[in-house]
Amino acid sequence: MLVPVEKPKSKREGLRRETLAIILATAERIFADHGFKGATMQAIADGAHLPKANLHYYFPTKQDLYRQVVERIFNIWLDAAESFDTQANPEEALGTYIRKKMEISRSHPYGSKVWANEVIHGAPIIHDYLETTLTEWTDSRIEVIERWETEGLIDPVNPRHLLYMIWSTTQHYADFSHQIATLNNGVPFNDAQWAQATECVTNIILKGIGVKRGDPS
Amino acid sequence: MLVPVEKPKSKREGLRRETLAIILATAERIFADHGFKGATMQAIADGAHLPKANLHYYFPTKQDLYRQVVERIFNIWLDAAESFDTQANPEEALGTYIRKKMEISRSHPYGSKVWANEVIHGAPIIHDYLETTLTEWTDSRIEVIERWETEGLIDPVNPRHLLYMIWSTTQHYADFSHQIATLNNGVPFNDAQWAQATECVTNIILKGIGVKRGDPS
DNA sequence: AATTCTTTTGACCAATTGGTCAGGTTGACG
DNA sequence: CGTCAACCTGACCAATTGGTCAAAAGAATT
Repeated sequence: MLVPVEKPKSKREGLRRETLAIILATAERIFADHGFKGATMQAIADGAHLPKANLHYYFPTKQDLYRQVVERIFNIWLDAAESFDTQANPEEALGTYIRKKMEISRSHPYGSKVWANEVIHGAPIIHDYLETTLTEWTDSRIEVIERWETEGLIDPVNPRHLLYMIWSTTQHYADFSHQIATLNNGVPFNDAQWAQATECVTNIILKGIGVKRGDPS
Repeated sequence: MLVPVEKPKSKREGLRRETLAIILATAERIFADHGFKGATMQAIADGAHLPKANLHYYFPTKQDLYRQVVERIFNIWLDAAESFDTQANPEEALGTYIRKKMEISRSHPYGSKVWANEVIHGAPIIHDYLETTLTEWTDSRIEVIERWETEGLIDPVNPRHLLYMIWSTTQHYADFSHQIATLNNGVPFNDAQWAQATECVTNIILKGIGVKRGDPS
């Protein structure tokens, strides 16, 4: 899913990629902080240290830019679930998936917020993604979970709700980071707190679905 | 917290309340669907069947209106936790709280979305609420949870993360309803599906923190 | 060096939108 | 009925903003 980075084959090409990367990173932050309508092309241009007209040269419309920001976090999330395919037992597969989702919440909080925003508003711009890619992705993971159930490796639970719980719980630490920081004496989580949150979430969910754990140390 | 409704003492008073209620309900929906910036006073006025100037008579600024919408869902949530005070054992207290939060996600999806939106964007307008009311509320519930821990009624878990898990999981069904409906063949949950979601969420969380359950039927 | 293609930029425009205001209407009350 | 305050409304305005354009500057290629 994630395209490997290739070497730029000219000075132009290199500069172009750099500019695109700066624009996308800036746009992600601004869209996250202000929403689609609240974000202005001028603010994104300023954040990326470009004239607005130049920004429009790279992304003709605001929607084009927005869509690429949303697609990026979406693909990162999809890739995070490879443990479903590479790990046989639910403890490793789900545990790895949850931990990876928590890492993404920490490393890509803006992307997560943009996605949340988009879905909250009824996914007007990326609705097709939900109907195609996300639906297929979800169905395939559900099959894996159902297999674990029939093998007695986890309790019988509706796999959809298990996925929703993992998504909501992990993304909450990104999307509601402001609220969480406020309840944390006004400061964001430090390394230890992130580690504890990850462990806590993983433990409760795995125990909650009756995963047979290998090493309960 | 929720003020009991009193009888209107005149025709004017009655009409006024009705108008206010219609405006607030409409605004909640429009803010949820389009965000603060994306929602227009014109759209809210149209939805409430009022001229825009009349809307400004009741709510001088967009922010005034928005703030009241956010305060409403906030107070509804705070009230949902009374089971912490009235129920002694964690199974009843937490179970009732989770079920009530799920009910609210179903009955007030727009309010939940507006709140999510606000917090995602850094709570620019209701930040004071987080620092005062929410902080106090959270601290007092944490005390209760810690008591359960010392009494051995639940596993030792960081109470904050337990609360975050309850909040995120229950509100997810409101905030991400569009995504959930899309993954449900494009239709919203029916009664049975809501019941199953509620049961599933309650079971996983309670089991996940090792609640000693009275009747595991 | 000449030519061509890509990139950069300031100035500009049309549409949207939160909010205002003056004047009109309606209910309450003595 | 008359008076006053509350309520309603069309017209209007200033500010913002997504997007355009023509012209200049810079890189690549011959």
